[in-house]
Amino acid sequence: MQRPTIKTIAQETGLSIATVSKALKGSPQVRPETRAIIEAAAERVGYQLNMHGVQLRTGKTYQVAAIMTAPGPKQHEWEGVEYAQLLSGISWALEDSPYRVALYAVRNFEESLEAIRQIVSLKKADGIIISGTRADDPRVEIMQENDFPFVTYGTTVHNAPHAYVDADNEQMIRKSMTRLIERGHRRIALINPMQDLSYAIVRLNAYRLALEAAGLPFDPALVAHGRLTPAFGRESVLTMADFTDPPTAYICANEASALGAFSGFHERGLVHGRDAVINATDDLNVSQYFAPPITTYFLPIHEPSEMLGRYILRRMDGEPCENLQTLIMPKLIERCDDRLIRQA
Amino acid sequence: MQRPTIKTIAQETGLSIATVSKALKGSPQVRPETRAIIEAAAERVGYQLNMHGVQLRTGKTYQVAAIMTAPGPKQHEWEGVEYAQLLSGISWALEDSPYRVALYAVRNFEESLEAIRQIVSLKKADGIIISGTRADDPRVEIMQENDFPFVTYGTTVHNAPHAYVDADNEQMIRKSMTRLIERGHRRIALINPMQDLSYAIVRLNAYRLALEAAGLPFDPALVAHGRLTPAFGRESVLTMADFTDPPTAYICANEASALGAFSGFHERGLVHGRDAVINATDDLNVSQYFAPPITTYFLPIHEPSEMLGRYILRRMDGEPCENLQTLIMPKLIERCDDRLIRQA
DNA sequence: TCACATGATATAAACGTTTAACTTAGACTG
DNA sequence: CAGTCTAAGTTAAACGTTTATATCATGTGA
Repeated sequence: MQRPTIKTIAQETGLSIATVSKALKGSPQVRPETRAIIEAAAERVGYQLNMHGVQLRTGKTYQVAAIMTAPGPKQHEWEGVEYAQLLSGISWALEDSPYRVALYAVRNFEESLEAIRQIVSLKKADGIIISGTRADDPRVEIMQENDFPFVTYGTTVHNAPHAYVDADNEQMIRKSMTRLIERGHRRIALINPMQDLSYAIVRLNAYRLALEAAGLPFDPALVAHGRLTPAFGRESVLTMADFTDPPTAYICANEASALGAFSGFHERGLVHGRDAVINATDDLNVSQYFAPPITTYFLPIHEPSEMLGRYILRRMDGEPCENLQTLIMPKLIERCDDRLIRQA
Repeated sequence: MQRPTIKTIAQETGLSIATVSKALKGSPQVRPETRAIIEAAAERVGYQLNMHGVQLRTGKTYQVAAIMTAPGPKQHEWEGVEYAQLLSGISWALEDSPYRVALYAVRNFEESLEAIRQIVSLKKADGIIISGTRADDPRVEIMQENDFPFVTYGTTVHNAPHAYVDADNEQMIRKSMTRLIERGHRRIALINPMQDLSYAIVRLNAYRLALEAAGLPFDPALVAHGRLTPAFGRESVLTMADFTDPPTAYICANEASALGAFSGFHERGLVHGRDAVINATDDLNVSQYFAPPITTYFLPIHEPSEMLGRYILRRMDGEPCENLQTLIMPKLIERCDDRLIRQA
């Protein structure tokens, strides 16, 4: 038996396929009684809309492209782990819609730019979700120029307004800094993401302002920018711990780098809480299992993820992007006192 | 300007659309010179195949469904991190093909079963990739009954032969056990995945055989089955460390549970290398940053991932599944001696 | 009673491709 | 030279929808 189409239903009911089509999508042009008949027939024959027909006719793809910039195959470092959660959140948010998530895994920024060009010009999707936004992001520009619906995970600095979801990095760093300074820290290291990423800039600014507000000097040597892998966290600690005036606190941008920082502590024989402390933002619930557990800002990642999904739906529906901008403030989890207990 | 179609090229060259179509897909029915003309015209007008037309006509979707069983939104545990790498590997393998990855995030086994039923019956994809196989997996059965191409990440025990990629769990456990027993361990704990997963069974069997071969007794209390989260690793250690005759070695199925085991050590005041040691399989390069780094079997996850992608392509191409079965043997990385240094 | 509006349905074309079936000119065969 | 074959095209239909336009009762107003 062939899969039933609207034609099947038309024959079944003696109506035309046009009427069937209209009835099934709830057009007011068809009488309620007729609709009931059609719906009954559809149910009876087990009709399911064939998307290929719709896609060809309407030009809509019913696909949301999720661009995932993942480390290259030779790159064995533990990175991009949050993507699994991000993707599933998006997928769930689209669950009750006709849209599906089409995954575009790319190796680097240039490839993501190229992927977006393709998707936009060949209309391979109806909407796009990207992450890892830059201060001035050409991908955002392309999509805006083409009026293509999109949502970013992460803000931009220089681009025109657009839909986004992000953690409130400014507030996180400000509060982290205040808290550490209150606890007596004067030399605080900032383990920051890649320099060109938008949130690296936001965080650095917040860091400098916090220092200024406390009357502390800014030492560029205490700021490290890099890919947020454990290797990077480790290297940063190994370097900074050798300074004549080493930091007594490290604010790591994620748990991967925090784990690496611990590894650096271990290597140098530093004891957490005695020689220095580690804090982290963007906690995904790994750091509570560190030994010792550290103070973090916890981001329940399913929240921004599902929001990305809901926002892209609304954006594709034509909602202005001003309504689709959210900064989520992660929750402070104090697992450590973070005051140094120095031996006399 | 409208996007060019084969019709555009037909007008441009004065040939019929049938000839254009055949030429572009390399049919031998068209003369090389004609093909050249058509290809030149296609190039000139910037022609790109419209998949919607192809899909409607041929019934092929050019989608590979990747089923990702991810933890629920309320489930904050660190789990399923390997999916990001798995998905990008698959995506890369499909890069030069017309196929794309369609993501189906589901919350549990039942949902994955339902998703597969849908995909198979409504032909929402041309191939499926699943993971987390069970010993007797109904999803595999459904796909086999319907002659639907698929590849599994993980083997099955009771199902008919099918295409799969997996780590060689049997060998990993056997060698791990031999190595630990050689180093004097007599009470070895097995931190195993969920009981119904195929590889849990493979591992348990290998574990028992290794004990038997060494003339050691099997103690069911030293085997824990559960979702491979840090919480599970931690709980397992907390429980087993309180035994009157506690284990001196833990073999954790992944790094998440190994991290949790460390957390348990910290809680109970156990010192790694003195009181007990932790080993892990399925290393994703996190454990080298543990303090101390532990001995693992390292699985460069991009290998099986890309293999999954290549295999599904070949399977959809009709290749018999017997050619598409691979067990990958991860590489032992000895970061620790793992002999206990007990104080006298 | 006629002209006309209205509501409900039907007709037909279109989206871009593939492919079965047909045409035609020339080469080959006996 | 008639008949047959072949190579290289063409024609036309089909995939399953949506939607602009046409049709046609029926009801309305003068």
